[in-house]
Amino acid sequence: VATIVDVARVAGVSVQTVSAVLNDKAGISEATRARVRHIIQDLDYQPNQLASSLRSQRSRTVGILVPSITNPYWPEIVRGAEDVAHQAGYAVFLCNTDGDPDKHRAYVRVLRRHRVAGIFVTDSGDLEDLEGLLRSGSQVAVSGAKGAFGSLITLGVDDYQIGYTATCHLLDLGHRRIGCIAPLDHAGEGRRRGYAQAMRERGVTTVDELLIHAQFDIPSGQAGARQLMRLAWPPTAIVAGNDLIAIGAITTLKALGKRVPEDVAVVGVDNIPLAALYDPPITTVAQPLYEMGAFAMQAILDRVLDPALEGTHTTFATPLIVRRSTVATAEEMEEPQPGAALGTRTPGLGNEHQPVAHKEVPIG
Amino acid sequence: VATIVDVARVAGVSVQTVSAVLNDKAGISEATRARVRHIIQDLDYQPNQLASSLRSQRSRTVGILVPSITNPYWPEIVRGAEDVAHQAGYAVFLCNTDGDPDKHRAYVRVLRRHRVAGIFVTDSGDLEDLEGLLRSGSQVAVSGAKGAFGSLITLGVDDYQIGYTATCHLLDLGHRRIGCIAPLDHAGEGRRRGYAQAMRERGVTTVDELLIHAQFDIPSGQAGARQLMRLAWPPTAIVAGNDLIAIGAITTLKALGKRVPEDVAVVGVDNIPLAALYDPPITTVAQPLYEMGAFAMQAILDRVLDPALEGTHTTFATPLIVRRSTVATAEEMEEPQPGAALGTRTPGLGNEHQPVAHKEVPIG
DNA sequence: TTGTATGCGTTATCAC
DNA sequence: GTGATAACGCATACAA
Repeated sequence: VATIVDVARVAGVSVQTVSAVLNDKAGISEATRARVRHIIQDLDYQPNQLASSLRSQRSRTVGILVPSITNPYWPEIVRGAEDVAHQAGYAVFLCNTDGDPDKHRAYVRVLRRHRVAGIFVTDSGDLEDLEGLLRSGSQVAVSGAKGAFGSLITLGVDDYQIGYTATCHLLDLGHRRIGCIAPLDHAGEGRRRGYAQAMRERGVTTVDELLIHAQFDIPSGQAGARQLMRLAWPPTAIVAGNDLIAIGAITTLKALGKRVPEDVAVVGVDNIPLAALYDPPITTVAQPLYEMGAFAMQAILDRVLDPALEGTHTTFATPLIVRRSTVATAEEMEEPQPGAALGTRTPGLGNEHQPVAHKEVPIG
Repeated sequence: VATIVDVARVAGVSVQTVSAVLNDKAGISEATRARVRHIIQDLDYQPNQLASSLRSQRSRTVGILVPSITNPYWPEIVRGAEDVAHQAGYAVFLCNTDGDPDKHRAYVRVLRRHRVAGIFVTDSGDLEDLEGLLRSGSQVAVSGAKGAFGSLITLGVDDYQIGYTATCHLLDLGHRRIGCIAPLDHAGEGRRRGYAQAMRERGVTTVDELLIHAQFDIPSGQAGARQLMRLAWPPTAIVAGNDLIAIGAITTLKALGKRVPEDVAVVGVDNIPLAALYDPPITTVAQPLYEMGAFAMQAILDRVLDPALEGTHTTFATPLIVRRSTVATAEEMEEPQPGAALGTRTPGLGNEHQPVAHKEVPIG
């Protein structure tokens, strides 16, 4: 493998000259510049990023921590973040923690060793692990963080609004007896509060037996729906904590012989890919997942590139897109469907790039 | 940020001693070892992987190239590869190429600069790009490669067998007029050959109008199904090139008022997550996606760690799991469903870890 | 405009 | 067992 010294020797110049050419710095004659470039091509030389990073103290890498990339909620977000990082010349380390604090810690350690410029944590774990990262000079963005401290970037999803929106939708449809399946964690709690508030505003009394505790996964949705349908007076509609819960609930409802949404309506949250193509299409309070990832990474890189932002506390407020999926008619199907070209940004799935409210708040 | 020198100074020993402790090398008294470890904890010292890699010429990083992580085919594979890499102490760079040769090239360049120990390419692009990687000392595993050369690791999916299996399933159900929607690329061609062979063996004549060219995506499935249903004599069953095509075909069939599978049966390929929970559940020829990723990465790391394997040509033959999804009955739903806990390895989705046929072929 | 020297934080090769 | 020293490949300050 060729080094910068080899290039310099073959080109008959000094390493400084080669380095200047590589980094597009001024002060090199066009002739030498061209000659050096040619030699570089010739030797198939690729600068050693490790050496470069070590010397310049900039690693040009970032990390992303997700519970698991196999959960369909994350790929869109990761893709958004990766696109932005790549654009800026940063390579992305992907880490799957399974929500396990130990794995979380292990990955944070690895990323610190690699001296990542920043890290996007979607799996907040212990916030104290992140303090080490911040001290070591990395920028950190957290989604769904319970607290905020230091110069942390937080990605805020308005869980309350989500629950409120979903519930209002069902109330608007005339439902009065509405169940809610959601976790007890921070996100689930917010959604549940929104649900309760919407019910209260419309003068509908909420009953404890209609509130099911769950995980953000399919089995929880199945178990939850089952439990609700066993009630003496079962609900005619269900607010699911997310799309996976909705999918689980729907499969169970159908297995129990209920028609969806005629007998029981279900509304989910997130709008993960394929949700719109499910049968029946899952009505869902959509979030701009791609954009969330993109903006988190952008915030990280902004701070990496502009140290002036250091010490400010950044929060993103993600807008909600209320998306009511419908079965496409034969006519509409002449056109590519929403969510069709999975893997590319498709207008209509709500994942095309769009501006997001962005607040910079100086730390008091 | 503390360095090894700081640790050595505080501990009152030399850097060599600290290094030895870090790398668990012999020749250090237990007392010093303990003291050094304590200081490391105390200073919150993390070795600089960049410096370590530069000096030792081992980067402890690998790269994975996928068209897009948002395509539900890839997350399982990536997860498998990442698990294996992490286990071995390697961090994973994730790259989304969108199948664009330029992006592909750009990413390969970036990974070379980072001196990755290996790279898993699922998006073969130009094989010549990979030669540079091989020359620069990286191990390369390719899935779905058209050719094989040098000491390349190839991940073989038996496309012919897939098409054959899918078609036989439909023939067994009594169908005779069977359409096929598949791409013209390498994978699609193989599946199509399997389809043709199965038809031939059963004495069913294949008609050109039943063969639809497509992409491996949902819109293609929609367009393809549409085209098939417009025929004077439409098929009663469809072999879809993959699950996305199957999903597209099913949505269109339903929009056209056809019942699935009563009027038209559809069989897909791959068994991506959620496919089994679709309505109707998508009957699919399943591949062990997680294992494919895991074995590719294992092969890469095997070669990195054991140079003796260098110069051998490795091929994986992935076994097929014929999976006929059915609607779960109420009784079965007491148990977590197949594919339920997305994001964890769940027995029943066919993604639990299992041995895979593994051939080592010395290069002639 | 170009060349030279020094250091980034580690590991490896020597002596002690 | 332990300590000094060179080298990994590059970037930067400074001299020419």
